[in-house]
Amino acid sequence: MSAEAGRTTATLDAVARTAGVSRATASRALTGSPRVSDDARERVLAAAASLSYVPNAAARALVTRRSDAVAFVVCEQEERFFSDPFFASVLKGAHRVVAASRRQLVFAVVASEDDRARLVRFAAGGHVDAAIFLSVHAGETAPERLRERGVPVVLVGRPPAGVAEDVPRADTDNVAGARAAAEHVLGRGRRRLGVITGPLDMPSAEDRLEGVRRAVAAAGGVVGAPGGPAPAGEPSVAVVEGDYTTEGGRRAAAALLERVPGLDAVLAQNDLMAVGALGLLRERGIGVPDDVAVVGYDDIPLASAVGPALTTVHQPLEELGRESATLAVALAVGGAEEGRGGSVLRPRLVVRSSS
Amino acid sequence: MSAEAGRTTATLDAVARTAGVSRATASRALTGSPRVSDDARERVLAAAASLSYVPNAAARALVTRRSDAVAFVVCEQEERFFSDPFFASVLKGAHRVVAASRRQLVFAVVASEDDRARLVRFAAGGHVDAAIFLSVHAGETAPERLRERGVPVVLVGRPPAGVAEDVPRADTDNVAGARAAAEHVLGRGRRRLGVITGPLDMPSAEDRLEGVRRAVAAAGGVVGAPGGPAPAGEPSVAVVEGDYTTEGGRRAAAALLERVPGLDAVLAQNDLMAVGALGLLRERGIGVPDDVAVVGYDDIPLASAVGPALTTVHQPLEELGRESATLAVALAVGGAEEGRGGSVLRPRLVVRSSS
DNA sequence: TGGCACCGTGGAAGCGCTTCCACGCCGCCT
DNA sequence: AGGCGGCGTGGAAGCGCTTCCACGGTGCCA
Repeated sequence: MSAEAGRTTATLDAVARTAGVSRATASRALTGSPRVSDDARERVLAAAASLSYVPNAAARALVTRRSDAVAFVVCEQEERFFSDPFFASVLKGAHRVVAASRRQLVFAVVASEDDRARLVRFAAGGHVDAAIFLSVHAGETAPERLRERGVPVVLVGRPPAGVAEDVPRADTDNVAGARAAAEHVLGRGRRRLGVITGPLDMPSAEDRLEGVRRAVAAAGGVVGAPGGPAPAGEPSVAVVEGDYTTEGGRRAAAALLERVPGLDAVLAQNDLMAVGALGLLRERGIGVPDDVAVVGYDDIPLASAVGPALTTVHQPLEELGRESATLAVALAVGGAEEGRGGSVLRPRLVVRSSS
Repeated sequence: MSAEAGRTTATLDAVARTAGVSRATASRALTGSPRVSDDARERVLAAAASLSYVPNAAARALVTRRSDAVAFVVCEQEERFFSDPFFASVLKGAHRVVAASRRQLVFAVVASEDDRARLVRFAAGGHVDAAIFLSVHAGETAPERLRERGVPVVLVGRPPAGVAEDVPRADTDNVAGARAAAEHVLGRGRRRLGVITGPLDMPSAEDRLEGVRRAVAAAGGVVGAPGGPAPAGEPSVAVVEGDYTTEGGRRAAAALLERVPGLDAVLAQNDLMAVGALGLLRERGIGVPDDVAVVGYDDIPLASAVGPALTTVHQPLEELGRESATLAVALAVGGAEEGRGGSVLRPRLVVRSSS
């Protein structure tokens, strides 16, 4: 605003004049259109360089209706985003792909209604060409609000209640992963299982629980009958809802110990909670894996670093990020066309010493 | 593009027509100008709501020359960004402040020349109103390129060679922090110190090294004379350049052991390297702190979790983020006006069991 | 009661860019 | 040798918004 505002950035018009061509030709030369003579193109590029011309993004976006940016949205408290390496890994994969497509990755956290409104405004206002959503809880409205306004949306994970089923997504097979974990401990003779779930308004938590149920049912067991003495040899499962944090894992493990006499296996739905459980068990002098086996989920770096190294379900997190970003970029290019549904990656059990 | 493109998002014109006023009045009502009658304002807001109107960001930005977004730029390999909690903490603080100002935080990693070009284009093109730079190495050109084009820039940390001295910044007193660490080990009778620095093209590394030098000089010691037998009782310091990664810390620790007979203290310039050193010392059967004291820097969460809990220099990382974002927001509002220079926060030595 | 100030409003300009369209030129085919 | 197609180019429109400016209406003061 002040008088010094000066240093007016070069405009396309200035470039055109310097190069001795019309604005139309200059524009074509700069956007790489083939309908320009080599001569004109060269002069324009030279002029642009000499003026350190940077096109005005707003003006361009106004007419092209594209911004060449992709949003990466985490619907979670900042706290969780920054403490769970899960997000960093996915973000890393996504960033690679988005950068490779010469687009800018715009990162956003949606933790409050305020954040949500701001994000919708920002994204639907045309600042991004597509949005990738992570950690979507039931009832989250942002993805639908964006879709309504024509912004392509990609989910990491299965859509929860309140989000349309047909949203393109990148996912891993959570049922299979959790089932493998449960079968693993059952196979080692464990019979009194305790599951620490994630927030049950998240599909990942639901699905992982379902995986355990199937494994136990297949082994002739009972789910949700923690108290009563199950017939000898028949597996039983108790379920406690956690919140995907270390501290939540501690608390849940304490609850399980209290409720399940003879508890001999803890299946945590992510590694952070498993680490919390590990800590509590150590404090109580309970041996892992001698007394209780502990299995995590995700295979974050911490998993292989902790006390007894954690048996866990490895997820290809970076690939998940790459996959989702690839979808998002495709949608950004093609408008909200059919999004080929996305893909489902396979998790893999990694057995270490905690089980 | 396809036929279905339809669902044209509502424009200001549509809102104005629905409300029965002119576009000018509608605009004023929506931007909160006082020069609108209550009646008109209400009708416009109602119309906007009923049409789920979201202003076109590009059009608005084109005329206001503001985007209401702030960039957070980390000049570092993705790898480092995601593995060092340092960045997460600063980002967290910055995000808070930016969100509170009703702006969007745009996150970017600049690891290659390509990334740099893209960022400059993106930011100078008007997608952001200000940019916060972290981990700026000597010779980094992006901040200056943005400043030249009128985009306000804030640095976290002191500007390295190649970046103007007068860039507003948020910083901590690295000299004082490192000096405190060195005085601490000297005070406990350690005499043969080894310093593992960060990349020496970064001011933080330079300054921390300087802090150690001052402490040692004050104690009558010699710097950089590792080999020869120093006079008994006179402290000496050997310096090995690290890279702020755990693995780099391991390697540097090995180098120090080799070069410095009687090494009895390792001062690592960040916690990640200190953890690497800790690991190597353990492997070699060298006792910490009995044989060698180890001190880190940053006080990331890991520092208090590792083997012998790490003595380290606590930095107010979130505050650093908040501070830098506050500056950036102020600049975004005021144009590239004088940036009150920023502030220098005080680090604090935290003594744990590794020293 | 006439004039003035002020307030709310609408018309219109224009931000910087892309792209449609029309135009002139050259070279080729018939 | 005349006409036609195609290519490179420039003029001009217009993306959706904010804001300057001018204007009519009202209420107040003299």
